[in-house]
Amino acid sequence: MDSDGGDAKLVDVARLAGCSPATVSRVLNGNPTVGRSVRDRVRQAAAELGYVPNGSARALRSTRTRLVGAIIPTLDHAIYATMVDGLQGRLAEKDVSLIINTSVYDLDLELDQARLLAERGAESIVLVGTRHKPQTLALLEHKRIAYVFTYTCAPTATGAAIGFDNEKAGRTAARFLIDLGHRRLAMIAGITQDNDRAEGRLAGFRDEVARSGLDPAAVPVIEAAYAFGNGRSGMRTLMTAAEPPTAVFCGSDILAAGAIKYCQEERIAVPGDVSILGFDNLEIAELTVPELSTLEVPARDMGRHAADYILASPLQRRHLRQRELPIRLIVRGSTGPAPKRR
Amino acid sequence: MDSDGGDAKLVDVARLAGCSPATVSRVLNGNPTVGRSVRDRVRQAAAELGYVPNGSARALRSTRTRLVGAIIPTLDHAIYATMVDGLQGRLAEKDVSLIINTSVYDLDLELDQARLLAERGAESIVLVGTRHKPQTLALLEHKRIAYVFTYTCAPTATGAAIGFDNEKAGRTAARFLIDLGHRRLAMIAGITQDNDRAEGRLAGFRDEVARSGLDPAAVPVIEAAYAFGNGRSGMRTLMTAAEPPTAVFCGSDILAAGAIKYCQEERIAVPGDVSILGFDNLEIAELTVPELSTLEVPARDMGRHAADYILASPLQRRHLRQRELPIRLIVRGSTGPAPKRR
DNA sequence: TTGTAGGCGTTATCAC
DNA sequence: GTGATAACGCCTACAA
Repeated sequence: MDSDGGDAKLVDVARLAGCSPATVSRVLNGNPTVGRSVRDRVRQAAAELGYVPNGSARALRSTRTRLVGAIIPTLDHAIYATMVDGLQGRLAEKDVSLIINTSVYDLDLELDQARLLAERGAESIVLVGTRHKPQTLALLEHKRIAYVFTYTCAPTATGAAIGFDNEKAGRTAARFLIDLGHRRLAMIAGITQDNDRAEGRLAGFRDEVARSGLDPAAVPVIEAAYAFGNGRSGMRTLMTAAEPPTAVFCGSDILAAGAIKYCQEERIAVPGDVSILGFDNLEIAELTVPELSTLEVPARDMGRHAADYILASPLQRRHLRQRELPIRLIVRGSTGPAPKRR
Repeated sequence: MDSDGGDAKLVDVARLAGCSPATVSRVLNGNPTVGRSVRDRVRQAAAELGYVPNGSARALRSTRTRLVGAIIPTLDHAIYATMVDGLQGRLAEKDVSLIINTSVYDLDLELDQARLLAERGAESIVLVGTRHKPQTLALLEHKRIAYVFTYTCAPTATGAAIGFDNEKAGRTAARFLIDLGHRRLAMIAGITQDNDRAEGRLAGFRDEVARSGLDPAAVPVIEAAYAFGNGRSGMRTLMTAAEPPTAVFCGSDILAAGAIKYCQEERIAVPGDVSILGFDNLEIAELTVPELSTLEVPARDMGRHAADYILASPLQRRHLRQRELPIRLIVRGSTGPAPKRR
């Protein structure tokens, strides 16, 4: 708190407390073998000098950085932002800092970022999905950095996975719509290239369609980046076709909201003429008119569980390596029985 | 790339390349005084060993960490997530890493986080708003860590500020509604305690009301955390009062969306019976029915400009220290002329 | 153009 | 219980 120099170091604290640097270090690290009176003097001295430990030096010497990295596609999508919020919150409780990087769905960029995180000494890294450059994972293995996949539940030999089964989710969506009597289905999916989550949902959806005796090839699929406007234009494409669908599954609530918007503008009744099913259960799902039926993704929980895995001891980790969180179907107003054939 | 040991160090690279550690260091740091052939050999050797520099050692020796911190209230609100996305994106271009912390609007927690960031060696810190514990700023000054306020444009003696004028925004909102003929105004504001942004908007709103000859004390104000449900319940409180307002300014689009939802449920016409004005211009502003009139906050730009400030040289910084970004009024369907008095 | 040597601030391993 | 002392991996004068 003084206005002296810039930064006091361990030695300065030692000098002021009248003891050796080693002892100061011990006090600061909670080593219980230090006498009460010395400990108090050290604490006092540290406070007086406004001493702040030098993390770099500490990390260099102890090889523990208490630093974790996360590489996510973007923070501009609530589903990732919320996951990170949960992750960071849990890590912060243990004084572990989180460096975050956005890859914009670019796997090459992701590799660069992983390298930088390795350089910074990240002890664990949180990744999204299973699809990554082999070199990225090789790097992490090589540097013995623990990694966790989220939004998926298929771990690799050395990595962990905390999330849900995207294929199963896709199947659940199809099943739900088919059970409502729909036969002309369609999907507005995310971009599936380099994105195993979007791909999984689509695959599961098609799979269940086929299992029901329908022709998956006859299911129109539009791929588009997760943006409101894309949901709207995607829906236009679908609904202006010769045989418009009676039910549309969207790979994200954002797309679904755009789809609903289009219907509203065109006075297409939802769910009277067409049912719309979303994915994520974002806050916006309650904002649309009608409210959006959707599949709930446990974003925050994924972040928290990922943090738990990271904070766990190597032994505990074995049990936490794979975790499939439930996805819930939430039925609101945007889905209903298939309209009677005209 | 080899399966050897764990991590090669500078010396190992030097040995393999047949030169001294100093030369390797020079190559890695882009020092041009190294001969082409040696440089190539070093690069080759580094790649072969899968060498990754140790950031801690580097930071310790050079006192440059290339680390920046950000402390924001939460990532669960798009307005902050987007700002951080912009900030991170710009910093990453220069290989600067961002550690993020969420304070949940708690200034004590913020101080702890600032301390941890100082320990980690953050060279700059991005904060939200002007209201902070004196100790927080004292710490940053003491450790000579540059800091930037966002969402405000009033810098301190040594800090920078990049954002907009919340009071002016509040005045703009009031002016707009009054000009539409409204006389019975109300506001659903964010929690103003420890939040200068929410407070500023409210103060500006009241100020303009008074300036127009209306009684600011007669303007009902409800404070609530930024959540959809709070907008709804706040609106209920306002509209079930003896003299319901004909125009409501909400401190965030989230609150406004909830307010619109309430009206829709109660068949209160928007803007026929009551106009609703939001704040932020989130994506959801286009989702409500009717679409939301709102004040646009340049979230992403704030992040980017903050990054520019941080990346600038001390000289350039002088010119970037204060930056007031424009807030735009976006008129959509949720606002209209005041209804005729019955 | 390249090599040598010392130290950045801390912690771990010894002694006492 | 506490104090010397030697690294941790890298950068940077300075020397050659």
